[in-house]
Amino acid sequence: MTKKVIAPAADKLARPLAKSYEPAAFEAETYQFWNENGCFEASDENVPGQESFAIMIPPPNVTGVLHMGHALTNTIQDILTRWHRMSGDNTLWLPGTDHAGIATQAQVEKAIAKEGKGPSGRPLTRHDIGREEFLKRTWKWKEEHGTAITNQLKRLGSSLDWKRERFTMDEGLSKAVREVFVKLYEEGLIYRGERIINWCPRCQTALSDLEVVPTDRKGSFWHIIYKIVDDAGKPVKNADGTQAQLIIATTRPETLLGDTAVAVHPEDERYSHLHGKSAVLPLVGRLIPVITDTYVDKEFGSGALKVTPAHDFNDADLGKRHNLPSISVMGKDGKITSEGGAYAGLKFAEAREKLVADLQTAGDLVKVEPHSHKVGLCQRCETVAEPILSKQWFVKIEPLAKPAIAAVENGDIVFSPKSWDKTYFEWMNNIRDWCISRQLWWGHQIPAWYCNQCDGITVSREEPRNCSSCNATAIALTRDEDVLDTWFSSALWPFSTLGWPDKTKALETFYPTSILETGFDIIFFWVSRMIMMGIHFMGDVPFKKVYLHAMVRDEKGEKMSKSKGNVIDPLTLIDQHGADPLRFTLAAMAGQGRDIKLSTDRVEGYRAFCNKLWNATKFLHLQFEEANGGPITEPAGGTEAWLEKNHAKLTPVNRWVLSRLQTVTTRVEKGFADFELNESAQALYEYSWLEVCDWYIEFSKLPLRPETAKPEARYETLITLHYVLETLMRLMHPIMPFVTEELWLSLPFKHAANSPARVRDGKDEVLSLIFQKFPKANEKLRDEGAEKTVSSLKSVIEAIRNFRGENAISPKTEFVLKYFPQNADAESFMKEFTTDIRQLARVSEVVAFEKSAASAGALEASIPLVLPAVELRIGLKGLVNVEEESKRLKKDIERTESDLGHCRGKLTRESFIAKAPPELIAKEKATEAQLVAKLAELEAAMQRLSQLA
RNA sequence: UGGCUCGUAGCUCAGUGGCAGAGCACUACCUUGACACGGUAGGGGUCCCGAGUUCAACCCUCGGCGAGCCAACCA
Repeated sequence: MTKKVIAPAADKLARPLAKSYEPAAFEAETYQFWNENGCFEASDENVPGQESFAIMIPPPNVTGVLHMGHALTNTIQDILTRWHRMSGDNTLWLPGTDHAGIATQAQVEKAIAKEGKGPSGRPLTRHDIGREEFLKRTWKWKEEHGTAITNQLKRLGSSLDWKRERFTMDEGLSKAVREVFVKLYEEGLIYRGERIINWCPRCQTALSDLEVVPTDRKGSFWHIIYKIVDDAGKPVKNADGTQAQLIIATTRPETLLGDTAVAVHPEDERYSHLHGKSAVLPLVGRLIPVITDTYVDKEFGSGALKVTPAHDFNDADLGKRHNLPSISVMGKDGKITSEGGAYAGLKFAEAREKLVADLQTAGDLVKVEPHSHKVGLCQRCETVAEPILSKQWFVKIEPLAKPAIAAVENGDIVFSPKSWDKTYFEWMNNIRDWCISRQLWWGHQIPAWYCNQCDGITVSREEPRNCSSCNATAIALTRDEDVLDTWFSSALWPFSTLGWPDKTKALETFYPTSILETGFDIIFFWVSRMIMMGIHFMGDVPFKKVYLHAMVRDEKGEKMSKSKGNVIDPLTLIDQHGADPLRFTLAAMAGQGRDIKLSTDRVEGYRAFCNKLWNATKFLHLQFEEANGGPITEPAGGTEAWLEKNHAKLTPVNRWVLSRLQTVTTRVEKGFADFELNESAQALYEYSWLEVCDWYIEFSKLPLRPETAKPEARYETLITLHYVLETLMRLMHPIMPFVTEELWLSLPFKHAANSPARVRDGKDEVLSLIFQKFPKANEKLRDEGAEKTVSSLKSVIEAIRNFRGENAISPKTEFVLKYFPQNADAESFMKEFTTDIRQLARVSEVVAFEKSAASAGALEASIPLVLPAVELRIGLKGLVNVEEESKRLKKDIERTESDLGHCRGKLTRESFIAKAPPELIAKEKATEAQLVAKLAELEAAMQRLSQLA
């Protein structure tokens, strides 16, 4: 049987590399090629022995646009995904979007409002067109706008398995939601009850505690008199005979209408004579008890507190403890209810104004102070959210929270950075019941029906035929109008997306998922709820690791927001510089536990890096032929095997670059494994640019240059360069998939590949970097000796360049380099690398000299080196004036003296000699000797110079 | 009021118990046969402050100071 190879179009493969890195020319077509050929697809079953690796995308809002936070999280997830895929795992990264209840509904409502005016004369609202029509419109909106964000993810290069794309309101997920709701209801973990909840008067819906953002607001502090009376309604006197009263300060005077008690601290001696008495509610005249509770802070204000159980969370707790009635005076419509007496029907703000004026008139207002305090705003529309008593659906959270806490405590789930588990525990240990009903239309409608015959509630997976209490027919049943909190469906994401409640193979293969990567701002909203639901319904954690990335901020460290106008748009950056530079930037900055201050300079820098890689590859292409002009053929068994076999015969420079590559490979892999992507990025950057481009390619020009090349050295060098670049492309591919693919495809030696799961599924091989094996360090190619040798070689060249630079000698001016080797090793070293030194240091000749013969009379610069042990000499005549050279020498002497001083400082300290490890002492002693020798030579040189001057 | 981060070159950030690093910016020189999105050389630091541990601290411990985030809040 012949297996087909899927390859990019022939004309693409034949195309020579462009002059420079131009990402716009290939990113889109590359992505399309991968996607069309199923390169992102996971298999439902592992091959025997194969591991599965799964990440569920944190579903972005379906109406959203890609922002830098998305770019970061998806870059990180794609890096991990591509790395695991290349490592042979059955890798699933599952895409999808969230219906985002309030956000999406608001968008559509805005669109409707623009369409015209309703019967009332005001802009059209959803109520004007009705629920059914509204939902139809919203679905249409979703179809039209919902692909924007997914298309943007594609531009980033995200290797998501699009065939498995899900939407939190698609059929399967809706089924999962109903299943969970009904089960929890049957288990008594979902209940309907009248509770105080946060209400947004503008959105006209209940909000969970998390959806309310406490915000500093300037307000006033009204001090109001509450007179005290006894059971008979007679005024209570103080010890001094004056009328007893409590002065109570409030920031929300309109809630006074709903007061059902005043509270003091039981041990507050000022008020002990008032215990058990009553207070007269100003303006209203209602008698309310004076209660005692340790919740009251004696030190704050007057030490007395008014209690409004219907409109304040703390007061609700107080009310419950003391069996106080709750009077709802603030209505859902933003107006005072009929309980508000004379104030009924007024808007909250109007009521406040009138009430304050009336208090003033009645003489019950002592003073008004300016006061700044926190007000809860609706997360979505920034309207002041009011605590209101209301009938809603809740999840009884404690039984779900307990095992979820335990899972993190016992290490089944690990947070990274670790410090976040404290935040998690803090929240989970103080968790309140979760209000899950929302008075919206866009979302999962609650599967509960109310019976008009018996008031019973029927909760059912399907449309019920009869009331579950009185068996009345469906006609008697009315479905709850409300929908569920968006986060309710997101909480099921790790398993609902895999087909639950059906028992699917995908579920078996990929649950629990491997990693959850997300922002720390949704630990409570999402992470904790997935853990609770996962454990409860799957009997196992939804993921083993939680990676929390930093927040992307602007270069000043401020949160990016549209209102501040400081948003850096990832798509603009991709247009300008390509997806890869942006990805590399994000990876390089993905250090843990801090903010990421994104600067476009950095992105530009990594674009230059891409261009550097591009040109390094171009260099290979320009050179890639035999010395006689014939084509280079791939060694049988591949380049790596060939290099291994011929390792001993390779030049030191080739052995050096191969050895360094192994170190880099280890570093990159460790960075990926430890979730320190910045480590991987840095290792790749440094090796590619500072070692391969700056040094190796420069060295390699000698054996490649026709006039200096030997055929064997030429071949060996080209094979090495090919191997180095090919390996680098594989190492870099997870971070920069596009440019590496483009360059890899251009390489002469490449082979189609396939992942194990695809082999099993009988799929064709693909000529692409995406399925190539991620490199493993090859110990046989490590060579410490070569590393030392090349390090010495670099020292010699740098010393000469430094001499040239310090003395401002033009690069065009060549001169003779003389050297005196201190030992035989140094001598053979200098002989071996004469040509390299000549070439890279731009000297005309490299010759040995005998120290005795190097007449003291010569006007020469002296550059003593430690490793290699040689003294370099450069004739100064016609090159530099003596003054300049003595300046350079003086600087070198000073530096050497300082180093020596430092070294001797250590060695003369008795405690150091006594306690430091012997190896270190020996090393310091050796350094001292070297520095002494170097200094002597430098001083001798200075002496010669001054004599001759 | 707690909890968590962070403080290193002008800027953005790496980093290690043993003589402080990168990119950008800056200065000088160079269009050398992959690359000016480039090369070579150079300047630039009390590693926030103070104690302690250690032979040795930028790194570990404690205490300050400063910045940010999260949670709870005084009604």
